[in-house]
Amino acid sequence: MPRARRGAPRAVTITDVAREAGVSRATASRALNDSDLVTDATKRAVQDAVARTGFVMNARGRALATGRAETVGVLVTEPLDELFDDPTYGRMLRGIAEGLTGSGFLPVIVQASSDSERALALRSFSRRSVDAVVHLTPYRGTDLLDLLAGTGLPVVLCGQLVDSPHEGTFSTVYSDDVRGARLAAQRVADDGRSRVAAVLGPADNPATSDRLRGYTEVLGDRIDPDRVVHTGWDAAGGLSATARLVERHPDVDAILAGSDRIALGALAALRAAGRRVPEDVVVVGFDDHAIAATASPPLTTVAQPLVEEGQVAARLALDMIAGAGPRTEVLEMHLVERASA
Amino acid sequence: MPRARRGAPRAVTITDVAREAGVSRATASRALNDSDLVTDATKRAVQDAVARTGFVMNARGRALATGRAETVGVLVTEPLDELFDDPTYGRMLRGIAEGLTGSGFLPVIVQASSDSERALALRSFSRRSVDAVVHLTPYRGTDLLDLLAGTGLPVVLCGQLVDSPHEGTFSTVYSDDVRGARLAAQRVADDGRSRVAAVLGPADNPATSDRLRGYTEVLGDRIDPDRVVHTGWDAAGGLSATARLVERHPDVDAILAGSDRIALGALAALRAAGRRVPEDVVVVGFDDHAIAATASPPLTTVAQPLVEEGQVAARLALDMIAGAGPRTEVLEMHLVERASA
DNA sequence: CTGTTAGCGCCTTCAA
DNA sequence: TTGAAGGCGCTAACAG
Repeated sequence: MPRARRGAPRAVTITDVAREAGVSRATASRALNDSDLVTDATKRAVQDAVARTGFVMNARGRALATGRAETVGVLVTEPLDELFDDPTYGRMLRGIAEGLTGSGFLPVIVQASSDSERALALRSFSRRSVDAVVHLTPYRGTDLLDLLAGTGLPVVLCGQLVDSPHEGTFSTVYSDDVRGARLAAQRVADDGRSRVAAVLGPADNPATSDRLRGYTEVLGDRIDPDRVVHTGWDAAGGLSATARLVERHPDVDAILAGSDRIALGALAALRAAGRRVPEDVVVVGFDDHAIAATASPPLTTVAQPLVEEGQVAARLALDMIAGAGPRTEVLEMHLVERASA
Repeated sequence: MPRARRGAPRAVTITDVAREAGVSRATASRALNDSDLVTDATKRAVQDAVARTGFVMNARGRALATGRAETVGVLVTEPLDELFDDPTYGRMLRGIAEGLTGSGFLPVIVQASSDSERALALRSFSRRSVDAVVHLTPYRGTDLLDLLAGTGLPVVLCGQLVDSPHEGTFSTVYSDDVRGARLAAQRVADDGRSRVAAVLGPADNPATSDRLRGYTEVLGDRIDPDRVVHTGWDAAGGLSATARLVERHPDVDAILAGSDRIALGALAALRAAGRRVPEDVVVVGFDDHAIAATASPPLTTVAQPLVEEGQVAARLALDMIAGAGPRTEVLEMHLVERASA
């Protein structure tokens, strides 16, 4: 069986190291894993043998023997163009990487935007190529969640689902939109504003309804249902929606935006309508997107602890790998105060 | 050895399937891999057994036996959160995924921005967790390339390196910046412009010098060295550089921009200076970024075949896995004509 | 503390 | 066309 081709000269295995060090394979293995059943002298001997032979542990053999791949799959269902487009995911990924450091587990990003990619990803998971899955975008495609459950792997969801299905199956981490919205509303209330409008994202989005709930909890009838409008998440939506709003309700003195991009559009519309921010109208965004800091005026906004969310997701995954049951962790948002409110 | 915990009831293995189907494990294995040494009847029997038992192939056992993980690592050294507003990588990744479909190999993205992440990624590669590596951003960190070479894995570089080190070791795929630049220059020349300026990216970037070379090859002395300026890749750089340029050289009638974002800045500067595009000054961008189509006027620009680059990278990786030697593939850019030139 | 022995789950010669 | 046997590289239970 001439497997080796093109001068790949049969890899050095632990057997070679053991022979070179004059110990058994078991001892070599123990030394390599820094077991305290092994003399320091022996460990050194094995290390020397490793250096001399150029041995590198083979992950496949190890995975088979231990029953662990020592990887955590990070499932991304958004098209990657958007992943790279939206710093949200980047920051969560950083958190995941940070949360995994020192554990010996490697985060492995698996893209699954198309159906075929999704099938491949799931097959790979079912085959136990990873030890756990962190699902970054669990909103879309609830059938995917069922399929994930079917793999029997530990799964961590990043984001709150409407009525928490799979509650006892998956771990979940999310930031509390309701409480975040309360922070925004409180800021506006403290400022003495009483003719508040909300320009929100799509109505069918769970984050949208949570945010609206938070607003109304704090503001009561200072926020008029007539002045609650829905639009797309982006600046264009915020612009047109706000333009219509100020036309219909010229006395509006505060705008709570469903996202920072919406808020940017709102700022533009207010400027066009001759309103000063924050003197005439205060604006509070949501997300603490990079554009919030450079907006003019700089945007007061509600920040999600995205990096921390990633860290917590990593920890939840590791805990489940270690045998712990599923858990739900809720993180707090906080208000970032800038000039717009 | 009570490995199973929390009701994980010992996974179904090929042995179970074989027993259930009344064949040997060898036959079951052959049937599962659709070998033509197996009767259709037997295959069906095995398939039935699979369905009844719920068997899923274990990737670790298979990887150990075959010597393949059936994954291709995609190395990303840019911090993911700095990549926003750069869809380049997303499109290449899509190409890689497409190029891998049907091969049975799964692309696995490994982020390695920090040093520690890099070390982890390399360790994972050395341990043969993947069968090949596609390096998306080989410009930064040449030492990384040496380390990659050290793994002995097939490696594909996406992008041209200055004087092609590792030429006989790595495969490479890139688009020809020089020829792409010639296309842009030719467009300007065909338009009869003869007082051409170039607003390029950073001078130390290889793409920058290649593009400048292409421009001058075509335009000769119609492009004045005094009118070749360097700035950052973004719109702000393009704006200020172009503003200074038109002030010093009011007769400029064409601007070749080093990127679309630079071009956008140039458009703004020209507008501010009261120049009409394309009547007074034509502008040609580079990259065919999404913003090029929506610019005003829409931007004529040079497009890299990014998706195709990814596809080719995937093919190169698969070929090397199959034993082929390293190869270099150069793709052609093309001109996307819009209103700005 | 170390060696022996027996797998982990799958594939692949070699015989039949 | 199938089965038996051995091995991929590593770890873990059990003696010593």
